[in-house]
Amino acid sequence: MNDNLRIVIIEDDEVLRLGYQQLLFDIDGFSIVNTYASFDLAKSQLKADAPQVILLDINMPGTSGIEAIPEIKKTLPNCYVIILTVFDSPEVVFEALNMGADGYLTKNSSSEKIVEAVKDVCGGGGVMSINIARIVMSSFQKNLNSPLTKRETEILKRIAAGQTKIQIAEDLFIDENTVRSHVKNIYIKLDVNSKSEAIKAAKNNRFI
Amino acid sequence: MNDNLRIVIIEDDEVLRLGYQQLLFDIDGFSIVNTYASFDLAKSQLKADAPQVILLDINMPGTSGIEAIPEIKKTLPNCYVIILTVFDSPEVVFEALNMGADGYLTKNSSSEKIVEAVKDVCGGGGVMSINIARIVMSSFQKNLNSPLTKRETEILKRIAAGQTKIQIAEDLFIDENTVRSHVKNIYIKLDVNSKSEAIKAAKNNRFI
DNA sequence: GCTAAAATCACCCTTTTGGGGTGATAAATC
DNA sequence: GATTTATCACCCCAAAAGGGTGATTTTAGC
Repeated sequence: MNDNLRIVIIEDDEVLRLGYQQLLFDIDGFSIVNTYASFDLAKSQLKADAPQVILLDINMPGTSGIEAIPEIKKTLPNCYVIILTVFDSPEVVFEALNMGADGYLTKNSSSEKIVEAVKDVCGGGGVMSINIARIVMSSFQKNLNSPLTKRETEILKRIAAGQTKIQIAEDLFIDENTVRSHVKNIYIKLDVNSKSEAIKAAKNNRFI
Repeated sequence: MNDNLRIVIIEDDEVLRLGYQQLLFDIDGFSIVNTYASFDLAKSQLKADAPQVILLDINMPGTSGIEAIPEIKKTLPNCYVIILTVFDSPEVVFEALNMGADGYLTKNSSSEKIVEAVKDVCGGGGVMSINIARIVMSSFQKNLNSPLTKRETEILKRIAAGQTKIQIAEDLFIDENTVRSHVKNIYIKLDVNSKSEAIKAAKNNRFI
């Protein structure tokens, strides 16, 4: 028994799995307690392994990495999960972050970056590689070419927040008819004819 | 005239301004075309300076860095803006990213990180330092102690997307009454009695 | 295997909201 | 000076929301 950082690797590609293992094995203070080819294989062992950090692939046979995250967190509430994957579509990244991943690295990350990430994450930090940061950031960037005016955008935001026209009118100190009028214009501009379509269109195009 | 990367620094603290200038001045391929103590001072010169990258402080006398971003983007649509600041509240980060910032670094970033960031951002990417990533990521973390069941969460998500109960029922292949029933339970659990309150409560607590 | 929670569906009821149509006016912006 | 934006008024009706009550069937936890 020592004070080494207990690490588990879950990755279906054997070459990568061995590669990561070797990489981290050489690091002072790290202990690779186990490696698995899938979460389904790891599942029953995790409690005994008691890792402090898990390196997790997304794309695996059986339970996906995304689905695995909440299960891991349930079993080991204090374990940090770092996603290591080639896939980096915005949806997957957000799903992973939503599920509680503590870090997100792409597989082209350098050895030093991975080691650094493991250390950082235990310091209570989040880590993400540059292309992931790019994805996250671009998702925040509003579309600057929105056809909607400021007022229309404001109103659509509130509609998306579930407010009724009356509530919106009260909040903005304008008449309900004014809101109604704005909504009509929004629908025309977005070429839709219902609330849900408008919200969808606006979110897809980052108008709100 | 050479092919160097044209950089402008806008930072009110003289020591930091000179520090950054010196740091980047020594880098091969970088040209510091100008430095300013505020955006208001820089404003009229920017077009002539024609920088490809601007290092921008948030907290400045006069126009804030946040307000400056859209103005910069308007004047120089192809110029990358990297925020360099000590302040890193989530609101400020989101505001900056929303305004179109291409990068966000905190001032404790190492020299190498800053240089790396300037290079990376010109590769079309976003850059953010680790503590910013942390903030961004934590804002994505769902509350794992949600009182809502999976189904309820699914339905509340769809309500927040503006779907009606009927649409939700169709999408989930269940009866409208079932949706209604779930909604009632959601309202009870969240202690609300309307759609907008439910969405608000759920978003505040990151249940969805 | 038992029990509690979750998910499913069926009715009742009334009020609110949504969306379509038409038109007008002041203010801001270009 | 013309266009856009923001404001408000009135018509209509179908759709949706929300409240109440109760029941059945899976699922999941112990």
